[in-house]
Amino acid sequence: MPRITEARREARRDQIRAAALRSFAAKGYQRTSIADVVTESGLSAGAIYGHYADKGELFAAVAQHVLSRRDDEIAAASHEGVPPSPYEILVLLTGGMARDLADGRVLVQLWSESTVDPALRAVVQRVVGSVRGVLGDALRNWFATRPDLAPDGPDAAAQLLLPVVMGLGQAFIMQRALLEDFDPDAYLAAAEAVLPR
Amino acid sequence: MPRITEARREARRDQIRAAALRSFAAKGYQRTSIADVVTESGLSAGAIYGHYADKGELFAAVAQHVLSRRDDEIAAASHEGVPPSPYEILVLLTGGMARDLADGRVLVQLWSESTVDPALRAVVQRVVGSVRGVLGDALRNWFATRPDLAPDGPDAAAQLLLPVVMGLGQAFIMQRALLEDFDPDAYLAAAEAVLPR
DNA sequence: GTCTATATCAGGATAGAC
DNA sequence: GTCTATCCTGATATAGAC
Repeated sequence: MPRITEARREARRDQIRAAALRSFAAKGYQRTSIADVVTESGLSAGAIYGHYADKGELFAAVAQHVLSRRDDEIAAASHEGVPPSPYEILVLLTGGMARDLADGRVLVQLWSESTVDPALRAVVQRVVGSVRGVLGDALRNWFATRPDLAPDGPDAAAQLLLPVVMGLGQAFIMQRALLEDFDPDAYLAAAEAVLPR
Repeated sequence: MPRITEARREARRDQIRAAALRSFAAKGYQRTSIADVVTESGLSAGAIYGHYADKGELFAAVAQHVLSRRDDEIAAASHEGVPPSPYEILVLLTGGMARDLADGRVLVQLWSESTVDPALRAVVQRVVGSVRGVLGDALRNWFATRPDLAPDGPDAAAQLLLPVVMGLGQAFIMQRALLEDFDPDAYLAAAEAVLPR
């Protein structure tokens, strides 16, 4: 198993994945044809199908890649130095998304598609589960420093708050993608006002 | 302009719209063909195109219809009797959605599609704007009864909180549509814990 | 207004050469 | 592994009869 060949293969897959992401972001998953990805990547149809079985698998790879890094960021932040507060965790979450993606359209499309495609649903399910775990961890760490806000213990407090932090993160993505006049600062200010401090 | 004929026409449009909603909910907008709507409605392609110019217009009509009733519910509730609290407003919002739609998949698909289709984007934009107005109104009414929580006046407090209530509503829909193990009660409990009381 | 039947076309996927 | 060329399915929208 020659090492260089393997690396090359991975590089090709990355190249295709990146081109697909750009294409999907521009026109939406359903509307971008393989021909679009061909153009964007500078490769050919044959090359693409040599690396991904079909369009759906390509989207799954894109999704996996985009979503995967959230955990790492949050996990890292919550284990080094002072545990971030729920609000800071939210900022971390949304900031990371904003950095990786010009806008959140691809994510919204992913969610939509996973509503109807079992394979994608599984991907989303898994990644969301993972984010949930990391997020819960981070919240627990913070509540541990604030026992006054966690009468039933940091664990219970974290579990209770979890859906809200997740939800506010998702909604941020959505509103940014959907609303012409979305104001990120106003949104985060509102979140800061309600989240425990 | 004969009155009965006009009513019939409207009834037909409703029939088609309802069939389309069922079809879209089952397979997703993009994947349902006109043939599916034909089957579901018991009519023919010709009949459908006699009432809607194309598939997109049909989806817009469905969307408009599904989204339109939220305002009325909330507006009604916030003007009769005791103004509902932010939490109660959220319950109203999510409860109404849950009642009208078996699941929120069509809404998620609508959001996704509006990411890329200008006509749908306009529909969403308009309806969200309207919901925002009504929601803001309702929040203002409540803050007016709780001046202790609105140091800068009910208006400012309502404006600040608005994005969070909207966001939590949207995220509820999303998570319900996406997550196998979504727990509505836990979600609302979390929301209740953070929203002002 | 509605039906049947179909023209037309886009796009996913593949075959075979290199 | 990649390219070119192409097959073929499936779906939108329409034409024309009733």
